[in-house]
Order: sequence, then structure tokens, then C-alpha cells
Amino acid sequence: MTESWPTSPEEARRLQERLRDQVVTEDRLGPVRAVAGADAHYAPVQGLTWAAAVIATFENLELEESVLACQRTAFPYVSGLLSFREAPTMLDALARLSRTPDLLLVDGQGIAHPRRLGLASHVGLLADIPTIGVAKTRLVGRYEEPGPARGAWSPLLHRREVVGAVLRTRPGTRPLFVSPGHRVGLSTAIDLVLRCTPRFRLSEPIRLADRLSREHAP
DNA sequence: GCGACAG
DNA sequence: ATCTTGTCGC
Repeated sequence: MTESWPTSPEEARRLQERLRDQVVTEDRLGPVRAVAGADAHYAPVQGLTWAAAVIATFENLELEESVLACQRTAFPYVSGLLSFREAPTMLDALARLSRTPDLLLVDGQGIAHPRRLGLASHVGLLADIPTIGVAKTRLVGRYEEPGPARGAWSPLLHRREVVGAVLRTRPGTRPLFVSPGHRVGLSTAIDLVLRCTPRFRLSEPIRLADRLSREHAP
């Protein structure tokens, strides 16, 4: 499944161009009961990448299962090519879950990407599961600052296209950059992310995954 | 040519 | 992402 994984940035960009049309940006998901969150961290000294995947109940966002995966970091960090660095380990973690989640929230962009294939879209495509990109900062696109109330959002535009939403998940904090990953439309993505982010700035599944991977990275 | 640039 | 303490504010 990870055979012929790109080695160079040029090769990676070519693969993105070849896969971009396979990403589905319309709702193709069933009832959401189990929501997963995925995040990765690095241990530079050991040259390792740690990825965590958790599953929480969509209803109360309580942790149900958490797994970890670790691999040697094999691709450099290049803006726009993050998936080639994190996806292998993230997919490893997802495969360790006892069941397939109904939805996956990924710490990174979905289609709000130069070639419409951010980490969330790439992982969703390879695992064939509905995903949403939930990033803390912008990669591409222009936008107007969303209102101060929780739930306020403004479109993220890139090359005349709406590629995501800048969403205020909590008053007094910086907004999140939400974009369809795979098999989830933008409006549904916004709704789902809000439901998964009832209290803090970050979505609960991602917070749980972030905490877990961070504990095992040092 | 000059900035911008997920994690 | 990672390197890093205290500190201001709700």
C-alpha cells in the first residue's frame, strides 16, 4: 500500500496532480457515530514520526479507543507536500484501530491546498473514508476575518474557488481552517466540525490525538 | 523578481 | 513539528 511512495518533491507533485481528480468533495458518508481524530509529531533526534489515531463517540465526544504508530521519518517537510511525510505513519495508526470510523478529522488541510490534495484529502483517498481537514493556520487562499461569535465563518477562496471555511469555534480565539478532505462537502464539514468542537478551539478528536502522540514523541 | 509557505 | 519560562488574562 506504500509501495512506490514518492522520494522526491517533483515526483510527489506529479502524484498529487494525478490523484486530485479522485477526491470526492460531496457528501458520501453514512450516519456519524464514531468520529476519529489523527495527528502526528516528530522526534527529530531519533528521526521518528509518531502518529496517533483515536475514536470518540460523536454524541458525547468521549474517548473510546486510541492507537499509536511509529515510523522513521522518510520525507522532508516541504510546504504543500506534508502528506508524503505524515500519511504513511498516519495510515499505519488508522489500520491499528479495531474498527473503521464513520468520519476522520485530520490536523491539516483537505482541498485547501495548491493542488487540492492536502493531508486530509490524501489520507481519506488512500483509506477510502470520509475525512475533513482541520488546520490551525492557512496554507493557501484569501478570506475575510469571520465574526466573533462561535459558529461564524467566512469562505476561503483560492483561484476563484471556495476551497474551505475559516471557522470561529470559540470566541476570543483564532479561527480554524476547515476544508473537505474526502467524501464530505463543505457545509457538512462545517457542521460536523462545530459539533466536534463544543468547548475548546480545537476539535475534540484532534485534541485527544494530539495529546496522545505528543506524549510518545519525546 | 518579491513574498508566502499545513505540520 | 521542535527549541523553551514566565506571565497576562478569563
